Amino acid sequence: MARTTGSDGEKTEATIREAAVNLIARFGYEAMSMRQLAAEVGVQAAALYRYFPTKEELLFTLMREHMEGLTDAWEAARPASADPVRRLAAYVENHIAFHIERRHATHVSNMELRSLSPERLTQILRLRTAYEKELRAILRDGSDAGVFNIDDTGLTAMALIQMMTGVIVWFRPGERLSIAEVTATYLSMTMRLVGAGTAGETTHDSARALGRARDAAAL
Amino acid sequence: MARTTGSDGEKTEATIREAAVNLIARFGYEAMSMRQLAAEVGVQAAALYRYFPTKEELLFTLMREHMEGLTDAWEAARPASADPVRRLAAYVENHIAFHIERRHATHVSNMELRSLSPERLTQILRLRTAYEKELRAILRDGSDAGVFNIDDTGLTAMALIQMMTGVIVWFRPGERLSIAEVTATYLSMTMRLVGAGTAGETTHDSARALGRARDAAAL
DNA sequence: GAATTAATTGAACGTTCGTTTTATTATTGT
DNA sequence: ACAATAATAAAACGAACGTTCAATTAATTC
Repeated sequence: MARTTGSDGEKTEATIREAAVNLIARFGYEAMSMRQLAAEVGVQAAALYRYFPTKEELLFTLMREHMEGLTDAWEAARPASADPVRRLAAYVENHIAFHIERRHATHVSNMELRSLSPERLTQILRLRTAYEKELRAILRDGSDAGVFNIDDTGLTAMALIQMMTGVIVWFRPGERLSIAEVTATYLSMTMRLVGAGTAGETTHDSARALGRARDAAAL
Repeated sequence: MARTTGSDGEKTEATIREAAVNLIARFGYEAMSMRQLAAEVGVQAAALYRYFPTKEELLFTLMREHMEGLTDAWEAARPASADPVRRLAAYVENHIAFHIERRHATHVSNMELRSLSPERLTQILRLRTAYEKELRAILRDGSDAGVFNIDDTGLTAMALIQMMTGVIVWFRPGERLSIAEVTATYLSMTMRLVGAGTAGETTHDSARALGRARDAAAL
């Protein structure tokens, strides 16, 4: 046999991407074989090489598009307001929503960096650093303006990102908590962590968000 | 050749453990070959099998001993006091100190769980869950006693653990911050996160810790 | 409907993997 | 010194790996 009836390059490539993200997230990049991936797609291993020249290039493509997606999502969600509290809230909400919705891809992008060649690793880390820089800027602005109370901006940014991204480790959709509830609670924890609770407005905002979350969960 | 002059089983096993932790942390379990490990130890691959029956058993041993070490460290550090603030402070300090000192082993225990067989995975997760349960109990006690202000105990515990363990991702000994400074800052962030800042005692304690840290860093 | 292009198969290549077996040498106990 | 044992080397095993190549068929173009 050769070309199969109904075969379509675009569809096959999309299927490969999807299957690869799931398999790598579950078994790891090194543990996933090209034959295993091909079987999941419903194709012979050789067919994969029509779409991705090497296994590592496939991994890199998945990672790069995930990171670009994260940056794009933040640029779309970034508020026009200069208020650090509003900006931080938007950052947290966008970060958690994006990562929960793409748990598998996030797992891949975070855990398989060591399988990239040095040049490709640099590219991915550049994207990641640029994204984290946004958070540091928000924290610095808020700290300078006196609305945040932060010991160390860089350290706090790392702590917040680790805390938020950690959601994907334990969160399972449809279990005890809804996405909105998780987001509201993380927002509240974030605001307390950066010392933004004293003004009153923040507490008000996060309480409102929690209220909305509980309402949404009750539907 | 066969047995080499000066060869000693105990020393060889210790060398294997140490080299394995470093190699797995750097390249990943699947990517590290038994030949690569043997070369690092200065021995032939077959010699490894005198100490560990399979590659997976080696991984499991490293993980189990790391988790048992964490539990033991906490039992030694756990304060007699029933005060939730003191207990939480001890938990944070022990957790961060332990993880920073064993960055590579922590990396292995956190990232290579999927390479374990189901039974061995269950064993490791049991140890981990027992350790995390301690934190949840502290948060619950503090919440019940009214000294903490927490939305969701389970969620807060996961957030704190992710935040603290995340230190190993970016911390490099001898760089900008000392271990004591990092610990002090994380302690302060933790107390604010759980809403323990209002009483005054906590602020006082973390300020003292920060002072000690700054002093230590100045040496 | 013939020519061209797109998509895939099946088989094979050389390499590396975890592991086993057997032989050989150093050390220890008597 | 001599037996017993501990520690390693050297070579080999079959299996699986990523990847390539030639052949083959479906879809598209003219």
